[in-house]
Amino acid sequence: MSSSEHSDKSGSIDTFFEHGFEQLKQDYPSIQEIHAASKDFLYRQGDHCTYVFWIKSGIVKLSHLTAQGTEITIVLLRKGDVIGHLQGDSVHQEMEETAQALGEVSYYRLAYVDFKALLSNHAELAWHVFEETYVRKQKIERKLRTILTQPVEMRLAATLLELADMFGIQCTHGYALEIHLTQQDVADLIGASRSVVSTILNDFRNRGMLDYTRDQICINDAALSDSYQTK
Amino acid sequence: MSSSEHSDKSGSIDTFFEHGFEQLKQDYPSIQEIHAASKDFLYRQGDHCTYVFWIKSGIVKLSHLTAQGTEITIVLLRKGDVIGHLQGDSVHQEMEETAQALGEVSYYRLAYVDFKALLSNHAELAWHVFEETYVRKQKIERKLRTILTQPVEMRLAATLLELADMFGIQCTHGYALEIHLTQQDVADLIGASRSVVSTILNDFRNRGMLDYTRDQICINDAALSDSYQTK
DNA sequence: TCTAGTTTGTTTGATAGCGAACAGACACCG
DNA sequence: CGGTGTCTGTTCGCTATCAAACAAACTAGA
Repeated sequence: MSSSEHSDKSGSIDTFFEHGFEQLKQDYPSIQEIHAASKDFLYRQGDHCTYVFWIKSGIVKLSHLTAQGTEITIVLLRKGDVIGHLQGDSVHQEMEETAQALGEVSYYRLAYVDFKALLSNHAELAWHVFEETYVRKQKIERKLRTILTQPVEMRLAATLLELADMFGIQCTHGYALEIHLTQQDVADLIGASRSVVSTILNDFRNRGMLDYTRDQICINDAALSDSYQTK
Repeated sequence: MSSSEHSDKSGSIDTFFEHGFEQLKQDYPSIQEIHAASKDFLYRQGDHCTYVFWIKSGIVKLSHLTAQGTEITIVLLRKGDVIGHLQGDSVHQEMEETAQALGEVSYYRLAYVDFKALLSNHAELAWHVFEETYVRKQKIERKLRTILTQPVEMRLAATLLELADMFGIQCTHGYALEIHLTQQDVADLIGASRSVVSTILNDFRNRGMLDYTRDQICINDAALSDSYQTK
């Protein structure tokens, strides 16, 4: 896997919005393009949010805070991903997660009704959203599997490789992540405690599989994937 | 939650197939109604399956076998659920899970192309499938959360309640499950070892929260949910 | 420059849960 | 019937992981 620059999965769909935006605004008045600063929330856990969000650029973190106060990062999202209130039938229920901008983010936001209308008028778009949701489901299933079977060390390695693939920019000895993640963030992402992550990261560093400062992680993906084959 | 008889979520959609079936067969020749005996496989992990499956009746287990030989049950599915090859663009890849009939099952099976055509001709249907997928995604996220935060005891209680809601039939002191699940099955379902499940089940039994023989589980949901509130 | 806040590195018990093991039940089949 | 295979109940040692704690390193504001 991996190899390429950021794989541009969304294909021609993202241009869909940009081109006909004025027209769209006519047909679906609730649609807006919004710009969010780093750490802004698109919505929060517990909100009665009735919007649908379509990420245009940047990275969004989907996370959940449990009753015991532990935070779990469900997934990191980027351009082309769709979140928000996607399910209409059951009454307006509370959002289960928080969506927060990680760095600058811009996105389109529209009301659920308009979203539904939009999709029924544009089959290709609907299909795209459907597949996107499906892929995300698969991804979470995979995450569940690794958490249940792999030890933290493995999970960390796998996650780092995935991050490098999604958000890495080529640099001297591999891929540098364009997101700022603290060790705590990483821990939340793989479902482990900060302390273990810290020690393992150090271990990886000593073994030359990556390098990092407090605000950047650089992954030598060749070396790392050599030692931790996921497949 | 819970309370009602098996909640019939699929609404009017299931009649969609039964009524116009001959017509459907004309338009989408690959469609077939198939009956599976208990333990039959709809497809297996690793298959290059290109069909889509629409469960008509019965219960289907989606599971994954890891490299280390541990089995994980992703989810139990029933009437109205859709599985199989749902994602077209990327080349024909291997299925990540195994779908197995738990008891008698009947389902509709159709080729991916026909499935796609069917959905683009029937917006309501497409919408239904979309929401279904979305709900399943949410469900798995919830499962992930519980696994990361709740101890086995909790997870077991929660899962049993959920099972009672989905597959339980009213009986003397609560809900009797209409599926035969061994302790190992239950363990796979909640991601725990058989031994712990066994002891905890006994504990629950002693505390009068359920009862079971080797081929039936009967859940006193009132008592159980009193002690283990999920919400 | 000083100080308060954040992030990292590392140690220290404590423990939940695993895996292996084995005996007793029960179920099915010839 | 008796035998063979599956399922349950329970025990026991082992270890991965966590939570708490604290010092060192760094950051940023005032």
